[in-house]
Amino acid sequence: MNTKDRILQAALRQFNAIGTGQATVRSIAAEAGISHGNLCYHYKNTDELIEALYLQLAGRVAPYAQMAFSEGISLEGVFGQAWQTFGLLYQYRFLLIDFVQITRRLERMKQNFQQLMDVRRQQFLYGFKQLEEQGEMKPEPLPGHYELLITNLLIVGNNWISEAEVQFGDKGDAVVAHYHRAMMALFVPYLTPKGLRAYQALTADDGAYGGKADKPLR
Amino acid sequence: MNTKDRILQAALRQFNAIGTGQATVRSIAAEAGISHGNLCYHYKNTDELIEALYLQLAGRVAPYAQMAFSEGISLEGVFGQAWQTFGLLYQYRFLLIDFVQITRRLERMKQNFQQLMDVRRQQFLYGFKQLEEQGEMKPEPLPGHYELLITNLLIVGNNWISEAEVQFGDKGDAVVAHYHRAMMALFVPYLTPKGLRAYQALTADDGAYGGKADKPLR
DNA sequence: TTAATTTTAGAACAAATGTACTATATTTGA
DNA sequence: TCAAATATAGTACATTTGTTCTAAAATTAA
Repeated sequence: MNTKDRILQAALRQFNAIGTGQATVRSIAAEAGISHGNLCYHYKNTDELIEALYLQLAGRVAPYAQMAFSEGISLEGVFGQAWQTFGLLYQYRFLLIDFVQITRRLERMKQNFQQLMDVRRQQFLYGFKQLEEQGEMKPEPLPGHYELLITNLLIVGNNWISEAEVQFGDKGDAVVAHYHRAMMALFVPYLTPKGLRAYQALTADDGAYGGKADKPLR
Repeated sequence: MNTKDRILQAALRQFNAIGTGQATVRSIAAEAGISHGNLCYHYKNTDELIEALYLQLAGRVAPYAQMAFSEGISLEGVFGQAWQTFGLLYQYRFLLIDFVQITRRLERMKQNFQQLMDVRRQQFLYGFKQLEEQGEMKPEPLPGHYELLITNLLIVGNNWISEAEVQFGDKGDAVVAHYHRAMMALFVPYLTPKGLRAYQALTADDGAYGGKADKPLR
């Protein structure tokens, strides 16, 4: 593997373990097994590493984000897309945990993210419409209600990892399953009987996303 | 005002403005108009300042937390308690924004917070039962569903400020109203017709928590 | 009043860190 | 093959920061 990749890998491990504020060019270079002079030759400073990893993650999430709310999406599709995305986000969890601090310095990342959230909002709205047409989701109970629901979905989607870090520490897959299950539950009261049957099948003990989520985490 | 209080005030302002990672004993002392030697005489380091402010916040939130889910609570009571708490959290927003980084160093705070979340969870469950008895809330649609809902409520309650910081920056009251409105909407699909009427009265343009939330924030 | 205590400012120092620079070593391409 | 380029290790330096120490100033209490 080439040096740039080894650096990124070491940076990712260390950012996740101790946060972007504690990791330095020297500590990351040590983890990668190279000199810090060499690291700075490839990446001027830690901010460049953060940005590179952000772009890496964005590139890996994009396919799922596209797929998620394409035409004819079903509740099962939403589950699957969220599951894949949750897994990826967890691999790059330092980005979500340190996001505010990072975007205070990297204005470009902040604006990129704001645009991304606007797109997500549209995708959610469109996805809801699709699910309604599939007969899995009901129309919104009050005017403008789905806008508010989406606000909550975005908060949960962006911050479950911070919550997990404080509540459970570094428990890997079990944590991902736990919060995926929780977020998906936000759909329940808006589902039609048909949608609810799909939900119950997916979350059943022998379903694709059931059972394993409920082991005690602490 | 005595020196200790002036220090805490300066620290709070600076933590909120630039984060706990950027503020130093020297910068805070400068903001308070004293020497850093003097600051260290009162508080050994920034961690002691963080802990002092955390305790200050905990003391100010406690009354609302108690009141929130006492016997015979109504939806209106829930709205009011959340409103008060949201306002207080916003004043100490650095704590929520930097919480993961902080608790990595201050194990005691982390454990205190974990216990607090356990209590909150019980309070929510009890509160739901109260609202059901008042005839404002329906029983859970699926077994264990309210546990999952509470997980989401806690994530939103603890992280709306981080989301606000990235999305809107420092917009004060308007931001608080915006996210309060969003979080309260999570109750909607579980409300009885009676509960829904209460909700609509509270969020009406001329209601206690209506209107003002919907000015554009960006 | 005056001695003890508390508070304050500032200096001093070591450790850490970002940044730049230098000198080899390695790889590439003609 | 061999010159040009790229990559690497290590050094050097200025800054920042936490921490400790000293001495002066202010306050307190007898």
